[in-house]
Amino acid sequence: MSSPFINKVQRRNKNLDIKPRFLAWTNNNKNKVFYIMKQNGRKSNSIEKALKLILSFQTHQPVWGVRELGAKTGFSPATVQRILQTLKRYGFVAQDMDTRQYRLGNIYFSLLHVLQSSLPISRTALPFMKQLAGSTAETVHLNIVDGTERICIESIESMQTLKASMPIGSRSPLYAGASSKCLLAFSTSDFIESYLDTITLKALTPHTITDPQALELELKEIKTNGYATSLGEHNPGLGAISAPVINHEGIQLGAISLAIPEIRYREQAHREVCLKETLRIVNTCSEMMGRQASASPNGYPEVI
Amino acid sequence: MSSPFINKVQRRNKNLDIKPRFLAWTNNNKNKVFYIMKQNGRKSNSIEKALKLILSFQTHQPVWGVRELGAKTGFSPATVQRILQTLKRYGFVAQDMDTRQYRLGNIYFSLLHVLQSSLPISRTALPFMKQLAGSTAETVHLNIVDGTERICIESIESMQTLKASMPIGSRSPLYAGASSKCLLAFSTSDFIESYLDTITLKALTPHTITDPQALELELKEIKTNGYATSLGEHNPGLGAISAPVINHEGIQLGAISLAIPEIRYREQAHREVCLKETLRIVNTCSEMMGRQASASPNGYPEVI
DNA sequence: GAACAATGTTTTATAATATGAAACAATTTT
DNA sequence: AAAATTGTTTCATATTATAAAACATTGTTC
Repeated sequence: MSSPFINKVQRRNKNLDIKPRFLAWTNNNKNKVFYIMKQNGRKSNSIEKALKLILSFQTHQPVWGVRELGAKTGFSPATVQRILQTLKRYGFVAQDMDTRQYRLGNIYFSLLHVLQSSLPISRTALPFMKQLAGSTAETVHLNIVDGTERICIESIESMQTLKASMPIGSRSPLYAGASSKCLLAFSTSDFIESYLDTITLKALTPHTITDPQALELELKEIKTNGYATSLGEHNPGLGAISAPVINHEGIQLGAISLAIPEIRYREQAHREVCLKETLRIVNTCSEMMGRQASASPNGYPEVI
Repeated sequence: MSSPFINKVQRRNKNLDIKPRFLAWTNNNKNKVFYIMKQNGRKSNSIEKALKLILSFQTHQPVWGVRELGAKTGFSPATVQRILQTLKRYGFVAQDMDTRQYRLGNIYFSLLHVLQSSLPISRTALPFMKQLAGSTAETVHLNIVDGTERICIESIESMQTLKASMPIGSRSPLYAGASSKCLLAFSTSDFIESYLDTITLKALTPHTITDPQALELELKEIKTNGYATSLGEHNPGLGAISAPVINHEGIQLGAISLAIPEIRYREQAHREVCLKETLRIVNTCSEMMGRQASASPNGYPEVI
């Protein structure tokens, strides 16, 4: 059996950023390990604990030790250990054989596959997105609303050397960027209203719209035009064009977008081609989703 | 509030395929709803129940009702209901507002993003895979070993009309197909031995290798050649070329593969170009992983 | 239109299980 | 050589998960 220990270099890379509050879980009493007391009122049941542990794995720290994770979440090492072993048994986390530390398990590759099959728009839109990628040579991505955020659920990256990256799972608030604004503009008026009431517009870049009235005006324009554009509202140097996929009931299912580096976005001819092609693809896709709903009751399109 | 009911058409689409065993969970006694008694010996704790519920959502049935899922898993509707509500609160499942039924939540898009960041090979290989996609115009995919299966963790689909599809999350046993055989051939000899001892070779297509000795011989050839090929071993009509990415310690990190429709795979000139390009890319990628391991201690490559 | 049957959901007494402190074994650091 | 840190296991106890029944709502049947 291998060692449960990690070396000095690895340990140095860990900056917990945890303020000492209560001494806990060390065998000696010379205050070195601390944990943060749970602050949100509700006590977690065991399933919630397991889910919180899963959600602790993030891009900036994808690997955790047991005690370290206990310190972060406020659960005892014994509890963290037991839950992680259960999660490991089902593939939700994996354990490094050498360091004995944990990372997310490979099950999420499979679950993504299932998830995409339960979102009909993903299947329907993909072939059209490929057409769009072919005719514009830019990064094409598909977005949906998730709570108060945009989330990218499909992405075809441009083959060019200078290209925009838009990985699956990337998120942004609904007020910044063409895709976000497009999703918001074509939501129900109830949703827009409650969104604008609750949200505060933080500037993510110098070009983010921060004036609520300017945003409201822009949303109306987007709805009139049938598409949204942006330049550097969410990512500096990144331009975008986005248009909605609408089903037969007039409900927005998602937005297909192009992410274009500023240098090419500023070429008017290229921008016009991109816009024209995007609108053509989105209209075809909307027609597919419209037809499908009446023709096939189980939610999948009948391919002709 | 919307209705907890689903319509006739939707209900007709459900074929539970459950054999009656014990009558349960219906308010009248006219035996219509049944459930399967848990058969595997170990009793589940609540977290295991939650994970089993998550894993019940599959491609062939991505949407479930509470009682239906209770019948499938052997848990009472009250339990299923409570767990699903917890999972919903954290985004692990989502509930359709109209039908009140459940599907997987959008959290998995984000978790995939995190997972890919904890597998350095994914980041390193992607740009090289794009080069390969450009020079061969075929579908390129990246695979790793997960338990006793191959799993696809990155995929760049060909732009051609006739192309092979290989979605992220798709799996196959380690004895069928070029990618699988390549992963197996370059595993440790201990792993190969125990794998060959435990597994039975089922024919997935007429071309699947079912003779253990033939497989063993093929694995040795693959290790000698440095690459694997296959035609229709896992999917009829699908050819493939696969080669391993190896780090500085000689450990295999994954396999980069081309999936090629049979009609193009049979063209010798094209096949040779594909093979040559694959080997070139894989070698560059292995060099990257080798350099990275000694240069950067935190597991990410230093980009030049 | 009336009776019936199916659905998601809530309640509640009870049985089952999750919990944290302490100890353990292995290893690195001092 | 001693101290400190790690993942892991044990165990009495207190918390929590459980299933049956009931509820509210809607689809189906005759």
